Amino acid sequence: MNETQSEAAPQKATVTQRAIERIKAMIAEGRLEPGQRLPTERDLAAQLGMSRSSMREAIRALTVLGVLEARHGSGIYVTQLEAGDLLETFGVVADLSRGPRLVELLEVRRILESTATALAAARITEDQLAEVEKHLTAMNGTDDPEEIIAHDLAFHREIAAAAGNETMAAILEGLSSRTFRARVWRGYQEEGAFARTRREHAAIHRALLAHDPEAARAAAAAHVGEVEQWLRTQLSE
Amino acid sequence: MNETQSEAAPQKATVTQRAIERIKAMIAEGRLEPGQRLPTERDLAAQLGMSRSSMREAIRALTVLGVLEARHGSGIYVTQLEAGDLLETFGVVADLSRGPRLVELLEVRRILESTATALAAARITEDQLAEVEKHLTAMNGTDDPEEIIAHDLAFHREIAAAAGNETMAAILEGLSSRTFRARVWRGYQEEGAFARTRREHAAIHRALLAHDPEAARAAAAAHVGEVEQWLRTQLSE
DNA sequence: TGGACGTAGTGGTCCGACCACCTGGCTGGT
DNA sequence: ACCAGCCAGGTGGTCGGACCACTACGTCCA
Repeated sequence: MNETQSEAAPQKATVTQRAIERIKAMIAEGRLEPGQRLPTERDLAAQLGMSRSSMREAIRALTVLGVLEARHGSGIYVTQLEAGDLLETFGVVADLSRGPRLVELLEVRRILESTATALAAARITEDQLAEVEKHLTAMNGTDDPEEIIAHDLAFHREIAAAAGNETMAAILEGLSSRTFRARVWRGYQEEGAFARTRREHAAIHRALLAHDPEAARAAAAAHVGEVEQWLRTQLSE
Repeated sequence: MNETQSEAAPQKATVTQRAIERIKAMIAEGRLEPGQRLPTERDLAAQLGMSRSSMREAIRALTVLGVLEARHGSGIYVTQLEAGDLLETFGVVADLSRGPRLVELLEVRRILESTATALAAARITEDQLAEVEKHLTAMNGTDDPEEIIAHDLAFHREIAAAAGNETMAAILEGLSSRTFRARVWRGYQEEGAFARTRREHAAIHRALLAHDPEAARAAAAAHVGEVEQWLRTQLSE
């Protein structure tokens, strides 16, 4: 339709790449709202003058990025574009990182997690606090490593949610993806670090209960910092 | 080849999704090293028992995620899997976010940027400091908004690099993507905020020069916080 | 010896067909 | 008049094949 004001470099090498940019632009400009349904693959391909195959690759890419959602038999829709949708790919980074980068990721997590926990201490409600405690006791009441990790994840997730910044919570979620944590914890727990983890979690909970942001920040930073230091020494061997 | 130990839930709905998981797994398990070349699309499709079309969609998705790199006429290669490669998609989040989420993103940036600047104050070398100063003076010596934004970006990028955490630098890079910053600054600068920005940048530079982490942290937090507050009031209207 | 050429092989694009699934309307009964 | 069930059209998902654009590398000629 409006091919008038084409950008400086519209020829993004491949046809598919161009399609990705075009669709992204439509969303950025507000021509496509969250939740809205797109034309069919066949129509979209025709509109941009390309084959359905190339258009499908573009759609698939945007689907993986969490921008679009394809429902078999129904159509293609724009996601709600919430932090969780778009930052899901963040988990891929954690899963594929190793060595020194794992330490860097933990460093980022330490910074964000300590701040999030501090914010949570100031803002957390009674209901949210109860939820946190639920996972805390559940974590201490089992020996199954899988279950412990699951409750540990939920423990920190509830805290991040209570901080009131969905974007931050989504990033932390990615930095704590299941496979990422499982890899690190395998060795960490072998050194009898479980008792220490319990103490650290208790300290965090205490700070939340007292609505003490500074104590919460310190406790969370120490908690993540412990794992970080352990991993650092592991790598230097 | 080894179809023996198939995972618990290998049927990820679509064939393409399965291919994505398989390739990701190969990399995570170390069967594919960074920089290594993959089999051809045709061979890969045959190995996983699917059509080339479906395999291409999987490859395209991983390409967009920064995990793979396709070179026309040559082959498909695993990227170096560095922070910059994988976190490039982070910019998409910033570009497609608006309203309250923009404030959340700035909040995350404030937290990370202040810490990064503090780290930089402690670690920055003479050469890096000279580079920072170069962009600082260049920024103050022009009236072209485009150029100002470019040097502002470079200013913060150099600082993030001096902090010594590539992952953090890559995230901050995404949080400061060109389009993101351009959108916010358009209105911000109209209110004569340029003089204030200059002062804040000077304060950051002074802290770096003095190798004073705490001063650097405060200056950076205030700098980002100003924009954050401005955006917050904009939204409440 | 070295550069130009050519060729085999790779990713990029397109097409057409068919399958799997969802949706909404129609049909038939109550 | 109502509702349950069926059914057909439309949609995304998959497939196979063909051709193009480009690269890499070996070959041949000057």
